Parts: sequence; C-alpha cells; structure tokens
Amino acid sequence: MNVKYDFKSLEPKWQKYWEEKGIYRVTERSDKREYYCLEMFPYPSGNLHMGHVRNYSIGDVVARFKTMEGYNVLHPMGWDSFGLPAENAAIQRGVHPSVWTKDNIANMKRQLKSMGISYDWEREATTCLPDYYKWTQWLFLQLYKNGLAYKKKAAVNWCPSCATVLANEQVVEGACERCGTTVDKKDLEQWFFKITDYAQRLLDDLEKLPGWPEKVKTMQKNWIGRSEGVEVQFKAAATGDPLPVFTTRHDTIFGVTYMVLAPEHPMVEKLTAGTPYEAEVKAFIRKVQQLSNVDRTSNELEKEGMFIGAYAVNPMTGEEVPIWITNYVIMDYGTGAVMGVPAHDSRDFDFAKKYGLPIKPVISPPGEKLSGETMSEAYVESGIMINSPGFDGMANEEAMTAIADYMEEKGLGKRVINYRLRDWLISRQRYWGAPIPIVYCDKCGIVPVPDDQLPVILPLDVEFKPNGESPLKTSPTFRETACPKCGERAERELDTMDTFVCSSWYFLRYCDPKNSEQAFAKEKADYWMNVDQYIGGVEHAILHLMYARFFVKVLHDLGLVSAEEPFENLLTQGMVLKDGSKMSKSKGNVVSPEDIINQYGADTARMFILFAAPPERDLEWNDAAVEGCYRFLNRVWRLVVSNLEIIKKGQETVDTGLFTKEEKDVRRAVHQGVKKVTEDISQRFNFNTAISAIMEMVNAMYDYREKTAGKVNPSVFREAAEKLLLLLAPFAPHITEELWHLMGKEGSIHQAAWPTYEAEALKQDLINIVVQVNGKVRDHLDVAPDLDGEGMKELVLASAKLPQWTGGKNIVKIITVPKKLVNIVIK
RNA sequence: GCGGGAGUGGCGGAAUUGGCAGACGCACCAGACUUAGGAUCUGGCGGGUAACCGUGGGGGUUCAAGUCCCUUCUCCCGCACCA
Repeated sequence: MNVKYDFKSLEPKWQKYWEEKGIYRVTERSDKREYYCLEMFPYPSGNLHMGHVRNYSIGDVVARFKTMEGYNVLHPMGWDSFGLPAENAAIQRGVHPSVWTKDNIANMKRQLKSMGISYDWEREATTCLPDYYKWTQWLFLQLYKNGLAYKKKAAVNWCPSCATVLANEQVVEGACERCGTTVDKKDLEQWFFKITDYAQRLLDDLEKLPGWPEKVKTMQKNWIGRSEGVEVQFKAAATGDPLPVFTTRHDTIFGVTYMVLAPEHPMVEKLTAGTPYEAEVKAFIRKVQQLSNVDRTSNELEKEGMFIGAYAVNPMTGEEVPIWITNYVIMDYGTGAVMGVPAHDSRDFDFAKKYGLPIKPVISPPGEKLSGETMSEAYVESGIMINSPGFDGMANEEAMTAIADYMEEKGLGKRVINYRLRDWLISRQRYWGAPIPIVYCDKCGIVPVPDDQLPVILPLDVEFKPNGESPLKTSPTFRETACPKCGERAERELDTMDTFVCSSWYFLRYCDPKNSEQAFAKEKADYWMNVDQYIGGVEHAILHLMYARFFVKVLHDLGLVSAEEPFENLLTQGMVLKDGSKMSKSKGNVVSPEDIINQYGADTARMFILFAAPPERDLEWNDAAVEGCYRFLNRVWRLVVSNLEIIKKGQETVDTGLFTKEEKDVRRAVHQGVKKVTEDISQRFNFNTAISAIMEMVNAMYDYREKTAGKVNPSVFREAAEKLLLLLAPFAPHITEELWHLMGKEGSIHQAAWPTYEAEALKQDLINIVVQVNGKVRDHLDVAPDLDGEGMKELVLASAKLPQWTGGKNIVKIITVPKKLVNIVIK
C-alpha cells in the first residue's frame, strides 16, 4: 500500500465529517467534569494573521487534550465585531460597516474552519448583531440602575483623528492607542462606569489568581495604583478657604516651604481675582494648557511655575507658605494640590532650586547632618525626625503613624487611600457600536430605555463622510423618539459604547448563546464558569482583562452569576515575528496563514507554530523549519501506511510476557513518550517539548523496524502506532484522524481516550550511570536500576579500571547518586 | 528612574528537584539509492591536534553550578512628574 499524504483532500474531508457528526458540540451534563477553554475572540479585520493561528492552535491543543482526558469541554468562538475600522472602510470604499463586517466574518470563519479547530460553532457570538448587543444594552441599564453608570462633564481624552473620546487606558504615552495621533483634552458630557468603586476588590482579588502570570498582575496593580496617605487641611491665609493636599509623606509636614496647585485648580482663579497677579497667572495657565498631553506628561519637561501672590497655612505649624502653580501637578489626582517639601522630594527639590525657594530638612540620615544650603539632591530615604516639634528623634516610619494620629485627633487631616485608576469612560462619538439605551426628554430628563423596548437598533440609514462627525447624527429615523415615560417627543443618546464593553461579558454569552429571554441563564453560566484556561496576547493585560474582571464582579453583586473572577488561568502568548520584528504590512514581512495552509496543510502550520517556541515566548517564523514539520508528518504517514497490514494483524492487547530486547526498547520509548507528552501538556503547556517527545517516539519506531528488518511484532507495533496517533491528535487533528480510520478504527480519534502508560514498560534492565573523578566525566557503567549507593561504591572500588580513573591518587571520598552517578573525589 | 523577563552551538530551542550541557528540529557536511534529486535512508555536526575549554563578564558556595549567592554588562517588555 502506497498512498501519498494528501492533506489537500483529507483535511476538508474530515472537517466536513466533524461538522456533520457535530462532534464538537457540547451541552451541560452532570456525568462529566466541565472544562472551559477560551481564546480571545478576534476583531474581524478580514483575514486571519499568524498571531491568531498561534492563539487558536494553542487553545485547540488544550481543548482536544482535555476532551480526550474525559472532560466536558466548552470551546467557543465569536467576533468582537464593533469598532472603528468598519467605519473607515465605509468611508474609503463605500461599503456599509454591517456588510463589510459580515463579509469579513464569513471569510475569517472559513479560514478558521480550514485550520480544523474544535469549536462548537453553534455557540458563536457576534457582538454587532442585535441578539447580542441587546444584552450589552441591558447590562448597561443594570449598571445604570445600580448607580454604576453615570454621566458627567469632564476633561476627556479626545482623538482628533478617530473623532472620538478615549478611555484613560486607551491613551498610550499621550497618543491614541489605535492610530497614534496625539490626544487632546476636551470638556464633554460623557458616560462613565464606576470601576473605581471596585478598585480595592480588583486589587485584592489578584491574590486569588495564582494561575495568572506575575507580569500581568503587576501591570494591573500598577494601573490601579493604590496609595495610602493623609489629606491635610491647609487653608488659604487670606480667605480661610480650605486647600486640602494629599500626601503619602506626612512625616515631612514640618518641611513644607511652599504649596503648589495644578493650574486648573478652582481656587487659583478665586485667589488671584482682582490682584496684580491675575493677568500673568491667566497667561501661564493658557500656556500650560496649550501643551499637548504628551509634552505635559513627559519627563523631559522642564518644571515651570509661578507665585500667585497668595499664602497657605500649614495646619501643623501655623506657618504661612507661598502658593505656586506649576506644570508638574495634575488636577485629576488627589486634590490637585501638593505640599512642597524640597528637602525630601526630588521633584520639589528641582523646583525649589530653580525658583530659590527655601529647603528645610526634617529627616536626618543616621549619623549625618543635612543642611538646606548644601544639599545637592533630595533625601528620600528613611531617617530620624528633626525640626519637627513633638516628633523629633523618632524614626520617620514611626512618625508617619504618630503624625497621622495627631492630625486625625486634632481634625487637621484624615487618612485616605487614593487610586490612580479612574472611572471607565465608555461613550464613543462613533456609529459602529452598541447604542447607549438612553433617551433625553425635556420634561423627564435622562430616561433609560425600558427592557421591553430593547434592543435599541443601530439604524442602517446613515451617511459616511470623512469629516469625523458621528454618522449616527445623520440618521433621519434614529434621533427622534418618544419619551418612554411621558410619551412626548424626545431624543436618543447618540453616542455608542466602547467596544470593550461588548468584550467584557462575551464569555458569559457563550454559556447560553441562543437565550432570547436573558443575557444568559444563571445555571448555565454557573455550570461553565470560570473560564478554566484563557489564552491571548499580553497586549490586553490591562484593558480587556481588567474590564472583564470588573464586569464579572458587578454581575456577581447583582446576583446574575456566582463567579467572582472570569478567568482562572491565563496564558499570554508571545508574538509571531519575522526577521526579528513583528509582522506588519509596512515592513512587508507578513506570512499569510492561508498561503501556508494551501502549501503544507493546516496540520503542518499548527505543528510548526507549536513546535518552534514555548507559547509565552516570541516566535520567529522560519520557512525552512515549517518544511521540517511537513517532513515529520510525512514520516508519520509512511510509518503507519506502510505497516497497515501488520498493524491490523496486531492484537488489541500485547502479551507482556516475553519480549525481545528490541521490543522492550521500542515499548519503553513509546510509554516514556506517553508520560512525557502528558506531563508537558497538562503541567507545563510546553507543546514544543511535547512535540519533540513525539518525534523521538517516531524515531524509535523506525529504529525498531530497521533493527528487526521489518519483522516487527504486530501487537507491539500496533500498540505503538495507536499511542502515537492519540498523542499527536490534539496537534495534528486531520492526519491522525485519517490514519486512525485507515488502521480500521471506528469513530473519531478525537473522541477516543487519552493514552496511558505502564510503569512496568518504563523499567530498564540496566541503566547507564556516569563515573566522575572530581566532577569530571571519566567513564560510563551499566548497572542494575535498583543498585543503591553502597552497591555503587563497592562496584567502583572493585573495578579493574579504578587505577585508570584515579591515576593512583588518594581517594578522599566517594559521592553516589543512585540511578545517576558516582563521583570519586581524589587528592 | 521604577517594575518584570531574558542572555545556552551557525539558527529555533532542550536540560522539570544542584548530578553526563546542547534533547528535538532547522541549516550544513559526507555517504547510500537513483537517469536525476529540492524525495527518501544512513552517518557526522560547540571549540581545540591534544590535555582541556565552553551556558553574556567577573567573583563565590559545593564532591558537583546553565541551575544557588554576590557583582557587573547587554537586550526586550511594561509603567513613568500619581504628590
């Protein structure tokens, strides 16, 4: 028999078979343990790229492996299908976003299917379809009704190119995360989700996620940015107006020599109105505000400021200090006011030096004396309190508590916790998103759309013009509506939701995707959640992963789901590189998955991408190595196909009685392989070493065939071939299915049980140990596997080779490690 | 500046608990089969003639170090006036 490995015909054949038999469809069932394997759903840009191939190949191995292990595995896929690119396509090519998106989904779905991934397509979720966004809107209303969604006017990040606002998280180094355009500030009425209410829980519960990479948890911790301090009640000297400052270094309160306000601070205007400083202060504020956000937050920026002619009273000392405004204090953190302690803060030090403000040390390094005149940098370490009446001589850490206690007692300040995390701005002035289900009525004000009027359908009769205006404003049918409360003429909210809202709950919809009565049934969500394994790019470490955590906590609090965290284990995959850098059109180094699948087949593509590097690490694309994986699959093919008759002759069970040495060797390799592959997949997700173990198995089988001149033991060979195909099945699902059936097996290999190994088959008659002299390898010995240390020592001392090893020198001692080595220490 | 990760053959990578460094694959070299080979098979493949030397550099602990400790360099990623 000499059939060629024809992936071109057999891959589609089995894909069709799987689909027809529905072998990847799952339902809740009590007789099996559940496992939820999830890969981040893609934005339907039109074509799969290698990053997707990697993501979904990893997920498919996990899903198939867990299925074979006997779990009831949920493995769904869907589309994060709202977003700006669809609108840009509409402007550039005159295609409606809905058409463009639908076509892209169709194409990418076809590509995904050609990869042979084990998705339950019956559970497909598409965020831009009304049956999905109806529930996104419903969830918005749940937040609204519980005080977690609110509207406020705020200085928000505005991307002039995308013509929309952005969440803080979407601004990277002062530029739009998507298009790189410098972001402006704009005062707008916008919708926010109160994620800050959950700041502490989002922080605390990171502890409950041991299955997440430290790196991601650290990034979230930093983003939440908890800091403990004291809000100290300074007052304006002239008017008595309160000027609270937030500080984490209240131990330095006696070292305050000035106060700084953010230029936007509301007190600035009040304190300067009608004074000789007014005009100059206004000019300064204008200058600062003209700076783009990038410049304003840049480290390079020279600290600049000016005295505003007013003074503040330090509540601890009664002392009056000058009030300045500066470009290095920002309004939206703390109170927008900072106490200046140049002796112990490097920023304040620079500022004081530049403007000749006094420097007063209040913490002294042990055994040293600081003087404001001679200091060349701020002293930020710990030390002993000085110049701080009532607290002198204390360690500054001790004074932290003492001063905070004192201030609380005297009503001069109170302990507060500040977070860097801001509320999540979810309004987008764009068309292609889920409409915010709110109506504005002149009489009734802000009115939520009642549940029975959901979904608020995104209208199709809109115009796309390259002027940045939201096309939704042009819909003749959308804007005007009747107030749900009073029935009078009212207007709909024209903003749509940030797409991150849609992706914050899609994993719940997968649990119950066709439900038309609810977003999802609680029992179903509770059956599947949490996601046991979540896989995706590290670029979502903050945005998506934090929003999804927030959503699940809110839904938990509303009693809609039991889970408190969405993702039990998180795997962040590395990037796919070509010639050392990320694949991109502009660099012209893109390798198309479709081309690779056409040339080598999906199995080869999957094998390569899993073999070339461990999943978390970046992966360098290498055409020659792809060829190598293709050769390997051909080798597997020939090994099975050319021995089909023998394999079929073999018995279901092997007679473990009397094996030849060759039979023992090949069985050991096979069972060893089962052990290694099982461990590599389940304990470490090291698919690269799992595949190399399978390669070693194949090499051992070829070796066996050669050593026996083709006269192999049919039962042994059959056992080996079966285990080989079962181990390979999660990686290369098509070729293994074909060979499985050629071997005469009934049913899909993907519904077969994961292979087991026999401890007995792993045993060796003799094992090879190393003889070292002073740690250097000198010889090898074959010994019985159960030889203990004492026995090894005797063996070495009795050996005729001993003088050769030691060169006649004195033996100081002999170290033995059973099954491993003997080390003779000589002098 | 702060936080995290990584440096191993020509290349991707292995070494899981301190125990033979370089598994597996790619590339390369030689041979076999062949009209032919970009197919397949066999063998070789860190450096050095060798003793030996080799996991970014230097030091240390240990019978034994890629692995532990100290120190230093380089690269990548994230955060960055957060008071």
